[in-house]
Formats: sequence, C-alpha cells, structure tokens
Amino acid sequence: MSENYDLMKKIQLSFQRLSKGQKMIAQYIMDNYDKAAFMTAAKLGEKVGVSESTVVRFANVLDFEGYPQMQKELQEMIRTRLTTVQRIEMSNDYSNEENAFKKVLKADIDNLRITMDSIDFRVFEAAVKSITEAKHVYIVALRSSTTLADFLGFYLNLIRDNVRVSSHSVTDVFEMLFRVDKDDLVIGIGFPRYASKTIEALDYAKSQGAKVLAITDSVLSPLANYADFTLIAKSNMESFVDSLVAPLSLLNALIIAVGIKEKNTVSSSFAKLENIWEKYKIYSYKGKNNK
Amino acid sequence: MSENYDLMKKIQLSFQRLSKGQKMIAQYIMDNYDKAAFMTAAKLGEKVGVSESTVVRFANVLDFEGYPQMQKELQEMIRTRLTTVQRIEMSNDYSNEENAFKKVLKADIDNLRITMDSIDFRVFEAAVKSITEAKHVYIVALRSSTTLADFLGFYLNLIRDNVRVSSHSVTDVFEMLFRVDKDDLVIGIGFPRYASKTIEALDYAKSQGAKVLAITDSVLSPLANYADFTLIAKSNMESFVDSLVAPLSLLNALIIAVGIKEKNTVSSSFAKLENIWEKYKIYSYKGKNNK
DNA sequence: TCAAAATTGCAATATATACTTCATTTTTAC
DNA sequence: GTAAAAATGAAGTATATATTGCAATTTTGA
Repeated sequence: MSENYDLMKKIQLSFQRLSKGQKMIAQYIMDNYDKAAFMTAAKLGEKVGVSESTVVRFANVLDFEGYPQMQKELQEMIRTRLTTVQRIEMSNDYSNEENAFKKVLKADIDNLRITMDSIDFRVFEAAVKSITEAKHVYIVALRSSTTLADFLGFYLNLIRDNVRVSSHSVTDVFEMLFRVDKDDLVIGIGFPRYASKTIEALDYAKSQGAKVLAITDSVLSPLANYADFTLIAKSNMESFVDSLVAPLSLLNALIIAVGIKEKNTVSSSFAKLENIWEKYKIYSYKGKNNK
Repeated sequence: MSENYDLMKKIQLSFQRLSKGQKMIAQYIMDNYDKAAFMTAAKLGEKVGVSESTVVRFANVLDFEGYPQMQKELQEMIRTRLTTVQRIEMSNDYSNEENAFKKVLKADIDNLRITMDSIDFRVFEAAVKSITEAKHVYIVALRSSTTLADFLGFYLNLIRDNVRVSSHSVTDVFEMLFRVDKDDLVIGIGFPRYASKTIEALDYAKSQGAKVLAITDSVLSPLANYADFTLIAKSNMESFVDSLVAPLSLLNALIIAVGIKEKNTVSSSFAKLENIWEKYKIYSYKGKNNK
C-alpha cells in the first residue's frame, strides 16, 4: 500500500537540519501538498511568507536539481493518489458491464467517504462509552438491516456479555425488550424504508428510561427522534438494492473501538477478549496457508 | 456528489464541434486528466500527436484565455478529488481516536479499491450468467459469513425463485443440498478462518455435478479448489474483526447485475422485478420524507 | 557582546513555456 | 473535382517562471 511517499519521507528526514524559513516551507508542503504541487516557486514562497529564492534553495537542499524537479515529484505523488476509482468517475464509457460493476463499488466507496467525513466523533465516542457501560445491550433491526444486527451482535457478544439481538420475526422484538430499564442500551438500526416496528421499539425503550443509540442514514431519519445518540452512515445506491456497506464499516469501527476500550479495562471479559485476539491470529495464519 | 466537473462537461458539450486534432486532445484529457493536468502545452501536444499550437487553440475554443487557465482548472479538478481519505494517509497524526476511527473506514475503502481493481470481470459475468440460468440456487455460508448469505439470499429471492440459503445451524447444510444436481448452482461464501463445513458442502455439490461459485478472499482459499468460478473480495482488517465490507459490496454488484440481466429477459419473474423497482422508489420517497 | 557563518531577499539573468504569424495541408460544400 | 474555408505545424516572439550573484540581515558560538 505504501507507494512512493519518498518525498514526504525525504522532507521528514531532512527536517531537523533545515533553516527556519525552509522549515516553514517543509511544513506547508506536508500539510498542503495538494496545493503546493501546483504552485510556482514564487507563489509557494508568497504563501509561506518567504522569498522565491528560498523556495528554490529548499529544493536544492533536498537534492533536487531545481524547483521544477521537486514539483514534478509532488505531482507524481498526487497522481498515484488518484486511483482507478476516480478515473472511472471521469470516464464516459458506461457502455459495458465491467464499468457498471465498478460503479457499484465506487458508489460504496463514496458512501464510505461521506460517512467518514461527516461523522460526529463526540457522538461516536459517547456511543462506545455507552456500550461498555450498559448493563444489557439490545440490538433492534428488521428487514435487510437484520444482517447488520447479526454482525454487530456476533462481535459484541465476543467482547462482552448480555448482548441480545432481535431475531427476524417481528413479534420477538417486544418480548426481548420486556425487561429493558434505565441501565440498558438499545441500539436501533434502520435504513430506508424504515421499519415502523423498529421505531416503536425505540420509542418503548426510551419510555422505559433506557439509553438509545440509533444507527441510520440521516439525522432526519425517524429513528433519530427517539435516540440519545445517532450515528449516520450513508446507504445511497442507484438501484433497488440498499447498500449496507457504509453502515457495516461503521459497525466495524464501533466494534473495534469497543474492543480497544474493553481491552484496557480490568473486567471479567478481559481474558476472554485477549483469547479472541490470540485465537484470531491462529485462525488467520492457518486459514491463509492450508491451501 | 457532483462538484466542479465543469471542465469535463464543457469538453463533452463542445466535443461535436471540435476539429479532428482537437477531438484527439479532448479524448486524451478525458481519459488521462490526471496526467494532462501536469503537462505543458508542448508535451500534451506531443503525447496526443499534435502541435503545441493546436493545444493552445484548443484551450481558446473552450473559452479559456490561454492554456495556463485551462490547466489551472484541470488541476483544481484533481485537487477536489483528493479527499480526506488521502490526506489522512499523508498525515502523521495517528494520535487521537478520531483518526483511529477513520482508519477503519479507510481500510475498508482500500479493501474496496483492491477488490475493484483486481476483479476478473469475465468470471463476474460468468457468475451472473450462471445465477440467471441455474434451476435452483443454493447459498452456503457459516459463521460471520452467514450475514452475507442472508443478504444475498434476501435479494436474489426478490429477483428469482428457487433460491435457498443455509441457515445458521450446521446440520442444515447437507439436508438443504440433498437434491442438488447438474442444473443447479451452489454459491459458497467463506472468509478466514474458513469453515470446513462450507468446504465439504462445496465438495459434495461438485460431486453431484452442480456448478459452484465461490466468494472468498483469495485464489488460494480452500473454497476456490471446489469452485467453477471464484470471485475475490478483500477482507483484511488490522484487528480481530473480519471486515466483510468489500464482500458485501461485491454482492451488491452481483445482485444488481443479475437484476439488470433478468430485467431484460422475458420471464415469469420480470413483472415481479419491475414491481420491486417501482416499489423501491415509493419506499425510498416515503422513507426520506416522513420525518 | 561580537565576529564569523549562515540565511535571506532583491534584482538581474537565464530558461522554460506559451502565444502568434504565416505558409502549407486538409476538409468542406458545391 | 475544385475552390473556399478551416485546420495545422514550424518558427519566431512574448511572457512567465526559475536561478543566481550580491548585499543586507539574522543566527550561531565563543
């Protein structure tokens, strides 16, 4: 995965022995390589507050023959960051099925990006905390979201006790939530079209004083109304399939965050978790090699 | 999602009324904007096989004052494509939990990218074809992969009849496959650590002459040994959680491809599928608006 | 605190890049 | 098939950009 990040490394390695002005240039390039790559020596100097000459000399210090050579490497770096994904986006050739396939994956990548850029991390942190602190955790989801609930439940159960998942049959939901109280957390997962039973379940949970975490696709989602915390993951897809890719990734992050937090806690599940980590390695190793 | 793709649109709109040489330039820029953005007029001309003058005139035709102005817009376009994802990759700041969260999503984006870049599309096409042509489709998956199987089964069932999914209990698998024959397709989904029951099931299916499609993480996967087609989706994750994000996206693509194919086929399920598309729109619309 | 060394900015110079003219070739329309 | 119109490339010119010498300033180390 690590390609030719050589220039950045080079700058970092040289950083100590640079002059003050050159350090400013180095810092700017590291923080804004995407802009710097397109600037002339003069503009870059102006931006940093240093003369054109200093910029040129900076390039020399880094063993470049001149500024244009350094610039070229910056540009090459940017180019390698523009992967196939973006190229497809640009391409006009939507004719064949291959691109159609790639467009689906690209749409999912976009969903992930948007999710990543728009997450409110304080909410995420609060969600992690509430999962670790709750006496019982209940996961409620219906229709296609059940797959997400199963996944989340599977891993949370490895990490901590008292995690329950609503099964596919609708009548179970309220039975499951019958004893929910203020020390519990109810996680509701729902994406369009939102199942009304899920909403009702969250409503009930809230009325019983339980904490409610909603995982859905928008702050306008009906699930958000009944939630103490709402985590947003995009699920747009230009077809009849609801893409649960971004929500799934969000759950990955959530599970890992909870895992890390639990790992640092002296608790009964600690040894168990350690076990799982260990186990995972073994599995992975065997799995990859037994052809 | 559509930002300032104006330049590309501009080129597309103008395309018809361009001269032959200019069309070549236009085509090159659309296909290689990432390279073009860094070229001088002379180099671009050389690459396309046209004179520097023609390149400059091309910029003029597109209403730019000169070549540098056009180049600037190309560069701006590239900049907007470098999203947070890549910037995090560059950033040295791995200290806080927020970045840790983003790293999980980033890892999933990478998984998707690798999956997208490495898929053998002929296999994908063959897989789609075999799904549409099979008399019965059986989906076999165990452990955490069951969530994927449920998802795939849910949607394939909307599109066509005779789709069966192995449930969570292991004994069911062979009962389910009891009547499998050469006109059937068995889809096996398995990621490390590969469940041996899944492998045995595929082995059995093959011995009965059924077609076998494996969805797994590597050509070296044991599932691949028994498969007629193997679709690869990366599931690497630097933690105890197996990320099923890329596999899920692959299934999205598969489902949509099958859907499109079925849509164009005169068959009993056609009307049903149309119905689903229609339904989806209604759901989506209602879903988004009923606050 | 002071002098040597290093760094810097200005301005002159050199180079790279873009633009334009004009003669030649290609395309278009009858 | 032919002439007018359009497009093109070569070469010269103009402009933008980079480099460097030098004097002024800042930093370093005793």
